[in-house]
Amino acid sequence: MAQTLELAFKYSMEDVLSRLALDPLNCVDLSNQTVKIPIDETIITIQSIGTLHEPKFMIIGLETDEQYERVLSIFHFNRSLEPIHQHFLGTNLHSLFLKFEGTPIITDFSLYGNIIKSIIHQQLNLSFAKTLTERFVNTFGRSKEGIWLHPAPEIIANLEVSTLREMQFSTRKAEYMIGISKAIAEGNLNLETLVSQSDDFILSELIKYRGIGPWTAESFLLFGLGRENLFPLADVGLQNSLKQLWNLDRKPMKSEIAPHLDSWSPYNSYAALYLWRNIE
DNA sequence: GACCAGGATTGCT
DNA sequence: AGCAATCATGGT
Repeated sequence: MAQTLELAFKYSMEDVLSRLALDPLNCVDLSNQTVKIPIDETIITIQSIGTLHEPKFMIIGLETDEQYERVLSIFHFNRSLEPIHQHFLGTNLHSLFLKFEGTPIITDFSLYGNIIKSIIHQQLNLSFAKTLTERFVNTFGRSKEGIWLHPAPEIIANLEVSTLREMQFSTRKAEYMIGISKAIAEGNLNLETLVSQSDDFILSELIKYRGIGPWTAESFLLFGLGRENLFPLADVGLQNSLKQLWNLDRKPMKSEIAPHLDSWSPYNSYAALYLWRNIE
């Protein structure tokens, strides 16, 4: 079953696809402006057949209304970017929002995958983190219609630290990943039910677990749930982006960034996204 | 061969 | 409460 969708606000699918293509686990075809994504057990294809000013899409493979709603939510098709764009034109980030106009927050397809990915990315350069993520999914996940899916938490919960260690994960990362997978597998932690809670509640809940600090919890809110008002001050990528934007000879301290958050609020997540985008 | 990377924890003052 | 050491290893 296929259907078309037109948006009434500027939306850059070109930017979305090139950003998704940075992750080798995603199934992006830039020449056909297409991406395939897993929604539970169903593979959905989204094809861009419009432009920035007149965004239009073919959505192929839908089986239920719930899947359609998930697609709208993941790709930010269901809420306009216009108020956000207007908001930032009145801030010190206006040049970035002109440069990347129509760039939405895309949420990850799997909440568990989001946590795993964040733990892998902690303190590692992007390219090595990418290698580890790919190795992890290829080893423990499964492939469906050419798409690699994250393994079930139960599989990781039963691994030995040494198994991950052999795959060049640090002992600590291995402990973190197995620990959080156990909590999920045993039912102590249910990521899906956190969706209805406030940002602060989710932060405090996730940080209880070993291996999840402020950066990982904020990343879950931002890229897992698509919450709009997060700015991970601990992120070196954001620090480096601001260093470049503000022409500093060093990375800005958290105390130098914090005063700007009020002017970017309630859309701090977009400030972060556009800053990341500017140094990719 | 340092030093840094989409940090977090532990152990010390 | 706050700082330093520690972690593994690829990239620069």
